[in-house]
Amino acid sequence: MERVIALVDMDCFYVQVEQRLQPEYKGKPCAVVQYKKWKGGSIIAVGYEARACGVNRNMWGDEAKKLCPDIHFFRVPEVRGKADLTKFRDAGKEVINVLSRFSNCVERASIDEAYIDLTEEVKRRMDKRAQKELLQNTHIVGFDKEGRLEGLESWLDSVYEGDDFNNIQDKKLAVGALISEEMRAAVYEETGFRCSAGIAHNKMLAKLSCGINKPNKQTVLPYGSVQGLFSTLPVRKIRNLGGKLGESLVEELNVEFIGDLVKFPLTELQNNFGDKTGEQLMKSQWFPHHNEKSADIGEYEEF
DNA sequence: CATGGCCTGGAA
DNA sequence: TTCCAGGC
Ligand SMILES: Nc1ccn([C@H]2C[C@H](O)[C@@H](COP(=O)(O)OP(=O)(O)OP(=O)(O)O)O2)c(=O)n1
Ligand SMILES: [Mg+2]
Ligand SMILES: [Mg+2]
Repeated sequence: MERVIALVDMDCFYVQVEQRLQPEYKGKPCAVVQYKKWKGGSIIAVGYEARACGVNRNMWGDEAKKLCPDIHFFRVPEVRGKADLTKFRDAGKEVINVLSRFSNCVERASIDEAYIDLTEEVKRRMDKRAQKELLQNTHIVGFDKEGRLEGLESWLDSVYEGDDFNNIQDKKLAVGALISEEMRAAVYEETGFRCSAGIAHNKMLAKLSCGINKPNKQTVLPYGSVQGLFSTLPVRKIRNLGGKLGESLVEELNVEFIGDLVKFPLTELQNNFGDKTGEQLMKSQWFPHHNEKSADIGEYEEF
């Protein structure tokens, strides 16, 4: 009996926080910088209009200005020479407060994202079919080749066709997506911030799918689409494999994609990367920190 | 100085 | 407890 987990991540969060304070900059290319003296300051967040010009984090303010002459920089306030992030933290709490109404199991994962265990709420709402009209911002991994709506329709139709185990799990995701649309609408209504979400059966997959359609969209990752996705997904895209460990996996095992890991027996993974790490790799249990207040600790088989 | 500041989890 | 890896 699979859980339904949503990961909500705010879009260009610090930029949105500043734009809410100064709405005249909404819709314009913006970035947030700290310390203006050296090369125009370092950029820590970039709005989507500025990303379209090629501006990214890890760029100096002066470089960004070359790519995007109209860009507006919001400056992080400094207190005794240090950047003061208080207003962003407070804004993050506002979002958590809204999300907390939708589940008693919400896990703050960073300043701008949280995992929400929707399993219980989904159970209560399984009697109603998820309608595509209520999933206007939802994409389904593996079903969007001919367009978002076409894919959504054909997925919903096939999911509600039968009642075997996989159909039932997918129905849970569909209902989870419905709740997630409501959650994201509530966040926007009550805070003015836009966000994206991923809906899947565990935290790692929810986090992964959230990033597939950004900004202001949400993405469902059914189990049936995981193999296809993993078969071309670079190892470093999985949370916690973005650094040296991921690099060493690629080199020592001569693999490129996360799906290639299924070929290796547990003992080989453990010999190369240690007992604990090998086991985590095997189970793909690369969940971020899970704390006590979260029931979101669990295994899932395969992969 | 030249991303920086800050957070969490696991190993040492 | 401190240090390092990984991440926002
Ligand atoms: N190296 C980093 C990464 C992020 N942040 C801050 C600024 C971001 O606004 C916020 C959230 O980080 P995200 O990775 O979620 O990025 P954004 O929210 O800015 O953009 P996206 O729309 O891609 O989520 O954390 C930071 O200070 N330093
Ligand atoms: Mg974000
Ligand atoms: Mg984030």
